[in-house]
Amino acid sequence: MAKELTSRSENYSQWYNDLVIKADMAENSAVRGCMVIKPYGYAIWEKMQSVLDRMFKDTGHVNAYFPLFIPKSFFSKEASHVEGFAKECAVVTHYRLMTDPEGKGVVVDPEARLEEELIVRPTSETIIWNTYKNWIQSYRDLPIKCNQWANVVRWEMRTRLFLRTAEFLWQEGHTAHESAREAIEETETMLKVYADFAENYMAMPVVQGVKTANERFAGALETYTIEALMQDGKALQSGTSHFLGQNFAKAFDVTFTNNEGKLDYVWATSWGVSTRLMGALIMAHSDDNGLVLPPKLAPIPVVIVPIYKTKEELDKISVIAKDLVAKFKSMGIEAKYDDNDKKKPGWKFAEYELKGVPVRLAIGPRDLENNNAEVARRDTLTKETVSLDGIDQYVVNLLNDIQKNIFSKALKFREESTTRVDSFDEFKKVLDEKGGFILAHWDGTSETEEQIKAETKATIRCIPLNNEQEDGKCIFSGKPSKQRVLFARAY
RNA sequence: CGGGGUGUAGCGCAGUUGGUAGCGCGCUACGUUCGGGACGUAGAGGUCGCCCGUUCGAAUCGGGUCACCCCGACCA
Repeated sequence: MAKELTSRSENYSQWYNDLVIKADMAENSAVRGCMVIKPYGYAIWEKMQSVLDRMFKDTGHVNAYFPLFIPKSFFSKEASHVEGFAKECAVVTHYRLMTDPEGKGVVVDPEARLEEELIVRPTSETIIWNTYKNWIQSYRDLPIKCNQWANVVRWEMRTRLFLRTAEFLWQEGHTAHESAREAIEETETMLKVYADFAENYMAMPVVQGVKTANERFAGALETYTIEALMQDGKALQSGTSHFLGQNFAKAFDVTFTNNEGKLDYVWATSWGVSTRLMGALIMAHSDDNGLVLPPKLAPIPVVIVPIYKTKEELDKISVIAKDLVAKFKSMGIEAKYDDNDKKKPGWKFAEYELKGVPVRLAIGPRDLENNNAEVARRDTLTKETVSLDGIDQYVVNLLNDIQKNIFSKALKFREESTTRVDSFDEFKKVLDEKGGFILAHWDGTSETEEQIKAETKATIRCIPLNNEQEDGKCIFSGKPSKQRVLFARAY
């Protein structure tokens, strides 16, 4: 009997301890704050990766790979960037070990000290711009639109499974442009790509917007973000796209000759999403029975479970099941036929629910007689009996329905969890009693934002794009305001 | 780095006033089962995180140390 699962009521660790680890997604590693992603969890990441990679290519990007190690001196070139990252870097100081002359084991060879320390990349702006310097001379060399799939390390004081691990997998796009306008366009395009991915693949509604100065990426002029709401009422920054201006070009002296023959600094963007998206996916949709995966990202969209007593029954079912698997395959759906003899049907049902498999077909003796299958859907946990004739098309339609249903469920939840408030008392009350997003007026100053954060732990998640303009008064200072911004307590 | 908590079988946990370790799940074998995580019988599995101390005797008491988790500061 599975341990009773708790979900949206508790804190995030409950989600992971009860749902994720049991669902074979990840477990703690031997290394501080790092994460082991087991095969099933990694299969989800691979799905995400392949969709995103396609989207990047469709928007004119190419993949490249840059070094893991960054010379320390690179970091001192962009002042605000180093301030943002210096406190959380892993530093390589030596390149050799030796047997301990004093005893057992190995020690760092003091003779093998590096002349210049190497930083394990926390993000790759510096090493990439150091490289771009050599790639760019003329406006004819622009734009450069590279993406890198890589791991990065940030030595956070406190880590959280999936949401903030010391090492994480991500993609980082780095582009170079001849004009500010073109770079801003790129920044916005990539934000749209992320929003599209979140909503149409992850089935997770997001608010697109720009960050306030306080929350901006270290070294950026503008940070765009997609913000999602988790079922426990906390917000999660799920992807960011930065307009870097000419900051990195100036820091790394990357200039080009424009078509008027004049020298100018290159304009830059960077954008990234990480394995944090897996955390978002889990916390946005899971229920007390385990994961709920959107069909478009489920490693196993359809599973077929045979129910039988005898070898003869199994053989008959297998013929039908294998035929179905082939039919699904021809329609682009990877169905799994689980004829594992060592597990019983009830066990399999529970297991695939835990793993979030969207559609489960069960075929038993009863179905053999009537030419049926039992079709169960994960999102609603409902079952019905369907004729085997045309079941392939039925399942295709069902998968589409599930994809849509998961999204609308999450959207409905977000709408119900978004509150407009006009006073600070109300603001605090909603935060404590209801959680979720809060739309409120803000006077636009960092001081107010910081004080609200200090008193309530809520931050401005973003200023939504195409935000409705409306006269009002800042809930904290009472000063005039032109628009409401999006507040929430966040991960 | 501050505050709190936990380290005992693969996992989750119990362990009384100190007396030499147990439960559930899982695992192995056999049988009956198989349409919602089956049941019976018989088994296997632990230097009680590590070190030092107190004691005739320590999972239990004292000191230290390490690791992990939670709450803060920091952050994708």
